[in-house]
Formats: sequence, C-alpha cells, structure tokens
Amino acid sequence: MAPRPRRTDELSKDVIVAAATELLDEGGEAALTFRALTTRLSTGYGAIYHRVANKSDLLAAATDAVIGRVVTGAVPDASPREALRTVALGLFDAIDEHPWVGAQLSREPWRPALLEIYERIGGLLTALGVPGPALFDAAGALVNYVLGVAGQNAANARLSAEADREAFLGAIAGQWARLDPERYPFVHRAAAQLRDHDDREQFLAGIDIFLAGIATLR
Amino acid sequence: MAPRPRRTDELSKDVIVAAATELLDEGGEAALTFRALTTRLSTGYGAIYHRVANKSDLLAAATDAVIGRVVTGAVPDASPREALRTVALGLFDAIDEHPWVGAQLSREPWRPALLEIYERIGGLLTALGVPGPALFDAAGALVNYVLGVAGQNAANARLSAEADREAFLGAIAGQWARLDPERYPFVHRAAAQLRDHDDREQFLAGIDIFLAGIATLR
DNA sequence: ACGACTTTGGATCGACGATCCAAACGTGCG
DNA sequence: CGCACGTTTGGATCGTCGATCCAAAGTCGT
Repeated sequence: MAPRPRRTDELSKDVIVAAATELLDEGGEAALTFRALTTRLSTGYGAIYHRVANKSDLLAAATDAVIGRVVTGAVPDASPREALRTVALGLFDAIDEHPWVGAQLSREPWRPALLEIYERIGGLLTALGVPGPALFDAAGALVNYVLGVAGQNAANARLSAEADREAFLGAIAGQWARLDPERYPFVHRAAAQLRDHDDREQFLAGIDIFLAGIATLR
Repeated sequence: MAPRPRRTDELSKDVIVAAATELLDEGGEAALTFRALTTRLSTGYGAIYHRVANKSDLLAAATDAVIGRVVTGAVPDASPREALRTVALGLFDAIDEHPWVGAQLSREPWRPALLEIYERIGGLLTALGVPGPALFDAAGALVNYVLGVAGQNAANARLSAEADREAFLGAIAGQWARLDPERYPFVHRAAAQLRDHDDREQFLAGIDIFLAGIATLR
C-alpha cells in the first residue's frame, strides 16, 4: 500500500464550519455536500464526521455563526424604534449575503440562532413600551415577518445563481403584466412596481407598517 | 419474458398529484419519493415522468391545488377587514393541514400558488382603502408575514411527525425557562406563554397588528 | 389487419448522506 | 528510549434517492 498523506494541522469544527459557509455562499445549499467538503479541506469523511454529527448539525452550526455575528453587534444608543430598524436591517443584510440562512431558520426554529433573534427583538420591543401581554404576540409577528422575507430572499438567491437576477425579475414582471387584468387586477397593476422595486426598502416599509401597528397596542 | 400486467385506466396528472398529496400529508416531504409513488399507484417510473417533469414540478402542482382550493373559496360579503381575516385564517388552516405547502411557497414563490395569494390579498387591501403607492408594500408585508408563519408551522409539523408535539413544545419551553434570566430576559419570560399559546390565535393577533399598521397608511 | 404513435414498467445510472474500519499519529508509561 | 493504547484521519462501501432510457403493451386511424 502506498503511504497516505495526512494533514498536520488539527481539523477543528470552526474550520469545517467556515469551509461549509464558503461552499454555501458560493453555490447555495445544493453545493454543500460532504464530498465537496472533503475536497476543499483535503481530507476524508471520517475527519468531518468526527467533528460534526450530520449535515443538519453542520447547517445549524453555520447558521448560528452567521446570526450570532449580527445579533451581538452593538447598536449605538438610539431610540428603541431606530434600534429595531437597525437590527432588522442587519438581519436582512446578513440573510441577503448568506441566503441559505433564511431557509435554515425556518427549517429548524428551535436552534440557538432564532432564540437570539427573539431575545433581541423582544428586548427592543420591551424598551419600546409594548405592554406585557401583547409583547409575545408582537415579537412573534415581527419575527415571522422577518422569516418570511428571509425565505423569499433565499428563493430569489437560488434563482440568481442560475440566471441573471435582474433579467429573471423582469421576466416575472412581464409575465404578471401579461395576465388578464380582469382576473388579476392587483397583480397586473403591481407588475410595474415589481420590476424596479428595492428589496431592502420594501423590507423596511414592512417593518414600519408593523411598528405602526405595534404603536396602537400601547 | 413473462407478460407484464398493465393498468387499464389512464393515469392522469390529477391522480398523480392526489397520490403525492396523500404521501406528503402522511409522512411529510421526505415521504414523497418516486418509489413510493410507483408503489401507491401500482405503476412504474415511466408513467409518472410522462405526466410530470420532475419532483419540483410535482410539488408545485400539489401546492397549486391546495392553495387554489383555499383562495377561490367564496367569502360571504363582509367588511374588507373581516374578509381579510377570513382569507388569512383559511391560508393558515390549509397550511396547518398540509404543512409541506408552507415550505414550498417559500421555495418557489414565482409559481401560480403565490400569485393567487397576492391577488387575493392585494384585492382585499384595495377594498380596505389602502392608497395606491402603499398598496404594494402593504401586500408584500402581509404576504411575507403569512409565509413566515407558514414556514414555522411546517417546521413544527416536521417535529410532530417524530414525537408528540405537546411534549416537544413543553421541552422547548422548559429549556427557555432554564435560560439565564440576565442574559435572556425576554425569552425567559416568554417561556410560560410559549407553553400554552394557541398558534391560530397568535397568527390572528399578528394579522391584527398588521391591519392596525396598515390603517395608519390611509 | 397492420403500422404509427402513445402510454407504461422497470433496469440502470450517477450522486448523495451516512457508516465503518484500518492506517497513521501522538502521548505517556515503563 | 520504545512500545502500547487511545485519538484522529482517509477512503471504501452501503442503501436510497431523482432521473434517464428503452422496449413491451396498448390504442387508434386507415
């Protein structure tokens, strides 16, 4: 038997998670396979499974790492309302940069990442003066909105990987515009706005609607 | 060669979609495999692939069927506000009954199902008197909230398949309650409410928050 | 009744997640 | 200093999946 080369530096879970994150960012969820991981890390299956329980565990660890970086970020002292918008935008941007995080948050909501999000948003809503009983509902609604946007974003990103994003959105908009205005009056009219809307601005607009609704609970 | 038995009735796409829906409802997304489908329909791969392009196509068709049934349901003439709540609850219940729909809506938002949802919600918001420019943002926010809840629901259902749902929710609540109150004040307090909250009611509470926020746009 | 076209069943392929085990390593004890 | 034992690593292998392919079986027009 030929002597097998062997890595000298020890393979830590952090290194594996970092490599997994790279693969996910480059090619989406489909690109994260153990085969690709072994290639990138120049190792074998054994080394990876020694540090990681399974694929779910790996995805969860990568997600926790990304979200943790966002949530622990200090927000300069501002009004609770401004802080909430900042945190929400931070989440949006993180998910925009790592779209697979969005899908993962929905898939396994009991893992630490979503816990951190709940804590952060719940705390800011408390500071905003939302009364106790309504707090739970308000936080749930806000988090669900963020998760919904996150999921949509992940879907958009999955497209962009294949084709040009702008072109695809234009194609959808064209398709919407061509719909029968009698049967689909709203979507027909919305087509124009779909074509040149800004995801980030629309996300913030949603946050503002929500905050306005929260204000009525006070 | 032995003569091969052969089905006499023609295999239509509707029949395939119905069988797929049954499999999905019984065992979640993992249960929908072409092998299981061939067994249930007493047929082979060829017959199925003849009617269906691939697995995505099958999932999308099943989703469109479920959502179509909800969205086309007539709402007795009520105030736009009541109609919106009814439609939203209808969506919630449908996704509660078929949790895989929630995941699918996020995965491929450009397929007809979400289009129908947008149209319905957009139309009702128009009737509610939301002014034109804000309509697009409002509809987007509301749909995203529904999608977020749908995703969470799908995740919950994935658990319930494995273990008892009540017990699992209790376990999570216990875990939250045991968190350090200094570091996680909000989640720590929310644990009690998590244990005995009603998903359907909390969903409606979120809808009401959004509607209150939307009212400020008028 | 015969040939062209459609529908069907199952063999097969490549890729995946996961498991398993022996080779290579390193650490500490005699 | 050397040897034995636990740990870390690499890769062969398994079972299952979605997808492809093709010939047999059926259907229909002429």
